[in-house]
Amino acid sequence: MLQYQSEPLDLAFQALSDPGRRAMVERLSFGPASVSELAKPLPMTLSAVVQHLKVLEEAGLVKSEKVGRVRTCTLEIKTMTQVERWIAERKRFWEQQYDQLEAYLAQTAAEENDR
Amino acid sequence: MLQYQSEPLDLAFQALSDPGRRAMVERLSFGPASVSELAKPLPMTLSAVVQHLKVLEEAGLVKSEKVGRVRTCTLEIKTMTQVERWIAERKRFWEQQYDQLEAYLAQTAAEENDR
DNA sequence: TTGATACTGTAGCATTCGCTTAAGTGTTGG
DNA sequence: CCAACACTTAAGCGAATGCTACAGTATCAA
Repeated sequence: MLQYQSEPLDLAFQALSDPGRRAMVERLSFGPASVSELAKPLPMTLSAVVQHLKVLEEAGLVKSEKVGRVRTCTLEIKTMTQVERWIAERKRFWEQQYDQLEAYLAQTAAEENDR
Repeated sequence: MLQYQSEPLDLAFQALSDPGRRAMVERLSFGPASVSELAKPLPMTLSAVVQHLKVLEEAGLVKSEKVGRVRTCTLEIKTMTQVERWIAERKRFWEQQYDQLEAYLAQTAAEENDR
């Protein structure tokens, strides 16, 4: 199916849904790394890692630059933060519900005492 | 390829990568809803919505219970929190890097002043 | 210059995804 | 009872995904 416009969050969540790609992000959260450094712990060919890297770059989660024959990758904090913010925003509302539940329980308890 | 065990985060991120499913989660963050209530704003058949719901349930993001002919869905806060926590954990490390950069710049500026 | 290194790019393939259509099942209001 | 309602289930299809294998290209070290 043809995708008209993939919103940033679609791409970011999709990119983070693969354990290999999350492993790469975890590694990059400690600092920049080369492609083969990212590939070393992963049970797949270098080719596959490069393809995962492309997914991460297109999602805006990683940037990379080639110097000589080495491509150095770094985490794009801005996009990671946007993902975090989407969840935090939902949290704001479900916590509000929780507060209402708490208030209701407190109210019920108070009425219980009145009798 | 056969997947041996899909870790919870795989399923959660994968489930959240679809804009329709995120819309459903957004709706549920305000409180419980029936299947057709979730379907109403979405440009797809009820059948498709039910399939999306199944993905969300298998990811542990939503729970639902059927009473009479109505299935009522609620958000599973625990799983949402786990996703948030994974990002927060990465953040802990990239922010550490940022602190180091700040310290370095402060150091450089100090040396600049010394000359 | 030559061999190793560090990728890069493409073709192919099995699987999964997101959707629709179509044909159900179980509830409920009148 | 029976029609409307709220799903439920399965088949099928085109597109996307995650790999591997294989054949490059560019850089560096000796």
